[in-house]
Amino acid sequence: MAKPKPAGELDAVALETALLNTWSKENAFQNSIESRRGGAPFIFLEGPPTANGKPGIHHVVARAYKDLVCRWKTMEGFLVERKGGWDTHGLPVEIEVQKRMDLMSNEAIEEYGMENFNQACRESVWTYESAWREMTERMAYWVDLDNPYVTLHNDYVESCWWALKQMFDKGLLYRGHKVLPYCPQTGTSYSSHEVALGYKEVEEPSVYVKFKLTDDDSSILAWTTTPWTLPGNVGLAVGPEVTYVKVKVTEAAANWSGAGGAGVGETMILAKDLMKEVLRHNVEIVEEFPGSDLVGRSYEPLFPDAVPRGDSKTAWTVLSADWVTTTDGTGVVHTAVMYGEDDYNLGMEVGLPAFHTVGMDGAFVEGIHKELDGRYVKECDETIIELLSAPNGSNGKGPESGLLYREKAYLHDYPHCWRTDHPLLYYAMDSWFVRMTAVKEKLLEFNDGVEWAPDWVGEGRFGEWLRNVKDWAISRERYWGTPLPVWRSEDGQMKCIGSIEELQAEVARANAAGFDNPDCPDDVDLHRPIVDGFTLLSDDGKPMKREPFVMDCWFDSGCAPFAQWHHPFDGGETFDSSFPVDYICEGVDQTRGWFYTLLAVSTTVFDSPAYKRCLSLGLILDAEGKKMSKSRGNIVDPWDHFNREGADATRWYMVTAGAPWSPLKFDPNGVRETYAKMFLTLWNIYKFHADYAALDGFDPETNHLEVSERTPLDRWILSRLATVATNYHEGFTNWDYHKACRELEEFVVNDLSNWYVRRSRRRLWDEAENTDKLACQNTLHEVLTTVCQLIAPVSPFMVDVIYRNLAGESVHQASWPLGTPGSLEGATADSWDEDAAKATATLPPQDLALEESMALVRELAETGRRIRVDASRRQRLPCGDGWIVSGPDLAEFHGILAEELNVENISIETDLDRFQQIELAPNFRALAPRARGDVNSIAAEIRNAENPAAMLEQIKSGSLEIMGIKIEETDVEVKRVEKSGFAASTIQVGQGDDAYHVSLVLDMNDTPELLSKGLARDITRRIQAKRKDLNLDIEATIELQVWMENAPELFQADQDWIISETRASSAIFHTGDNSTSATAESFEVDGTKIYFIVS
RNA sequence: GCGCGGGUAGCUUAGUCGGUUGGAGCACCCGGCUGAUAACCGGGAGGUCGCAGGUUCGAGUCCUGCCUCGCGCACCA
Repeated sequence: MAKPKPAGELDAVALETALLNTWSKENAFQNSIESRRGGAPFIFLEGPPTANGKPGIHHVVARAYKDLVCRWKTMEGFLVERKGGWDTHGLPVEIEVQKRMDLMSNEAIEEYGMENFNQACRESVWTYESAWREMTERMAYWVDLDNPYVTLHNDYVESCWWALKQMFDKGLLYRGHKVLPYCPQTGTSYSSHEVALGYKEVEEPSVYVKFKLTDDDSSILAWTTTPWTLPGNVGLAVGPEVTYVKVKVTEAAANWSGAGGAGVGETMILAKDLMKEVLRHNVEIVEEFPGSDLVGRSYEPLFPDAVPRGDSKTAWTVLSADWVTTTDGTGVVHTAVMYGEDDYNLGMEVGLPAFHTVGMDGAFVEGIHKELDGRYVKECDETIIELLSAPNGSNGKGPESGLLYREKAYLHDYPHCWRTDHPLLYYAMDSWFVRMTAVKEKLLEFNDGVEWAPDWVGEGRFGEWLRNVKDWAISRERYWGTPLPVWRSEDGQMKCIGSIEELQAEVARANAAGFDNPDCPDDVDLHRPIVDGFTLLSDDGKPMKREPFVMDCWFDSGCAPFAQWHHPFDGGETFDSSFPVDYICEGVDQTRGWFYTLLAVSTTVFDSPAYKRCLSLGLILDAEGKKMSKSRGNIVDPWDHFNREGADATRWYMVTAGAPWSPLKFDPNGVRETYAKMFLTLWNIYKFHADYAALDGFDPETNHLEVSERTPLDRWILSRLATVATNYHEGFTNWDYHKACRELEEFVVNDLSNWYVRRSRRRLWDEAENTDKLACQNTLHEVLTTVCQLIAPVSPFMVDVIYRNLAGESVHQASWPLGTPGSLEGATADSWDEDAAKATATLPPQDLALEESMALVRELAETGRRIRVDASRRQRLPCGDGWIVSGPDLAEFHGILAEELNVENISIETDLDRFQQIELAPNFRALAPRARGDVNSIAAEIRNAENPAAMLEQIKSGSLEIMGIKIEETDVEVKRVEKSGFAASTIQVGQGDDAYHVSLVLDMNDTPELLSKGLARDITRRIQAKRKDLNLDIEATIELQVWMENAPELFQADQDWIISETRASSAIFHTGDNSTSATAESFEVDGTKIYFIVS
């Protein structure tokens, strides 16, 4: 404990930056951890950001919630270590570098040199590191950035390799050939969570194509939205159960627009259900049959030279597939094996030829058609439509009207590259997969054990994702990333390398067999192209080359729980005691990202969940409700607020603006409001206390006064503190930080500042030592220090300054006022002895009855002011009498009320009928079940009773019936309201059955004494304002002259009072005017004119 | 299209089990109060509680449909 020093004026930004220096000098962050060294661990895992983009306000939000929980748990006595981390691999980095160096294709990169390119990536990763570090430090996110994990570090990569080998050994890692969304520009395929980032709505031409049967004049109609896949067509799929029809065109279509068409007499086959949707001609149905009847029929290829038949017996025939539906298209699915997942699977099943008509560059390969060869497929739509439309169509074997039946613009969402915005092509390619489908049940089971906030993200969104889990395509045909540690021989022998040591051994073995490998030292760089340079030896002596892929960078971050410790090569104990982690927190956009990959990796590698609690944060929107994004340019710079209102206000605003998981409309004005309301108020409360405490040499230890010896006002604010703190803690426990903080803010502003401090000001003015002043100072000390402790996890700056001055240590070393479960013997992050934890709490005693009484007192004070407004009686003119009618005993607060109401004498009136009458109100809840439809009529009769008192008597005697319903006492509420003609007001306290009514009545009659007092108060008030204008010291004395014109008598006692209140060393009170004096100031009140001179 | 979460005063938001009179804060207007801070107090104005139906004596609250915003999924042919 310390004797407080005066507070000084507030400059939040200066306060915060100065405190940052202090923290840094004191090593405050490390100390806050070290001092809990013996506590139960609470494991936090930092989701690694990429430092190749500038941090925005949305990053501040995420970091605020991470920090909040870590600081809170620390104060609860847990050991909360926080290792920083950086995500440094992957496409975002490569794209950045490619743009900067103008290397927009893989060829360009390889020409430039992979080694140089990767070096550029390695450097680019740190472009904004200092910006991140400065933001992190400035906002006081306490995380260890000096020893972070970095995904490009060899140790980290080695752990990733190890993890992959575990998967490989369990048979969960496999090489496959699958149709994947592929970006020709970046030359890479994407996993489902990356694809999800890039859906865009686009309008594209879709076409209905006639596939001419070889053994019949008819054509089968099929539909596609990707004309570029038509040259690759090798089959048509129909639903075996679906009903198809053969139709004959009976007359030419009117108002035909666009390409294509059909001649009269032409016959076409399609699903019966879709005739109306598809056909634009009048037709007659020639035949009707199930899809199974069509299976096996062969048709003419559209582009005869595009795909070689090979030895396929099923190419260009009708195939059966039960996934074919009639929701759109024609009920016939055009099948191009290499460019659709279903197509590919079907093709493999029935033996269709699997040939690419499109190259990896997104252009048609040579030999498709002379007008298409070498052209980018997305630019060929028109050409293909023209080719098909020509008489006899592109293959010269179609009907005279051509192969195109119709074209139709089609609006749909189509996946685009999340980095380059190019449309993705579904493309069959070699890829590596993690067999997530094999562990689906485990994923679901582990997810069930996670405490999600909000719960619906876990059960709903994430659960949904897991229930539809697909094998994870983890390989990328890229350069900058964790290389896939698999070596493969030409005949398919494979080895997965799980460590540098293993790599060295394999290299040595290969060299012993005569291979000429470069050196593989202990610190070999585990990146491309170094690792590509090693050729290993298969078990049967064949050379093995590394599979030329890098890993999906999400795999890297998914390895964070163990790779951050270089597990299993180092840090074994650290890992064992920190897995699974207790808490992670990121934006909801990480649901399919990090939240998933963490679980995916931990499930496949450790057969364990990765985290126990996950806070999923809502998106940050701008003030308009638009998502903040680089491309929109609406990102709020956190420094705008750090430099204006400070980090405290910014953080508090973010937490109180809404639930953590709801989208936050970031309103810069809201930050300003938070500053003005919460922090300025808090500072002024503190300043009030600290200034007087310093003046008086107050020492909370030696000047301690028991709570029981303090005034009801003191005991009230202490009880309120205990109540609010308890709710606050409960809010924290339930992830309801917003509710907790809103209530605390309400407490600080309303209870503490606007009532307790306002009511207590005069108590500290007394220069002599007295019990009342001590009571107030002790109370302020306790309330302020506790409030600081409660706020500290959310907004750590100002409260630390306050706490240091009042308590002599950092608030970040303080204990949580609701107890320190983490410090208990045998406690864990998940469980502790509740009773023992409660015993460590340091809250003052609660007195709910007192809180209730004070609430009523405050309400009566407000009621009194309302009465005065209604009666046009100014506040400074006292009333002689005030009566409180009915209600609980408030005797101990009559003094406060008299002052607040400016009433000479408050008394209790027990004769209710003197000022009040009753009114009856129907109680619908009781009445409705019996009265049913008549309830409103009955209610009206009760409400409009001419003599409610008489009606109440009738009800009590059981003799009242309305519309055949007997009215019981419980059917009505008795309200007491003031009789008209009195300056009075009635308020209802409480709700429902416990509600009661209290009235306040003020006597509006004037007496000479009251008028004199009122006059004295008005004069004093003006003089005080003048003193303030003149900037006089509080202690300074004045010389005073007053002239009163048309005034009531000012009694001697009131003159004396003016003199003492205004610290006048001399005072002369004249009667009459002084309008001629230039120096006199004047004012008028209730017809009295006053002139005065202060000198 | 499917799923989740929203839509309440000009703005930000609270609203429990359905109960008859929907609360706050900011901004605005009037008044009061102040050795009390970017303050405080009273009053005023401002609401078709997204729209339309339904259930009910009674709906911001429950049900159905629709509109709209955000997010996610899946879009395949």
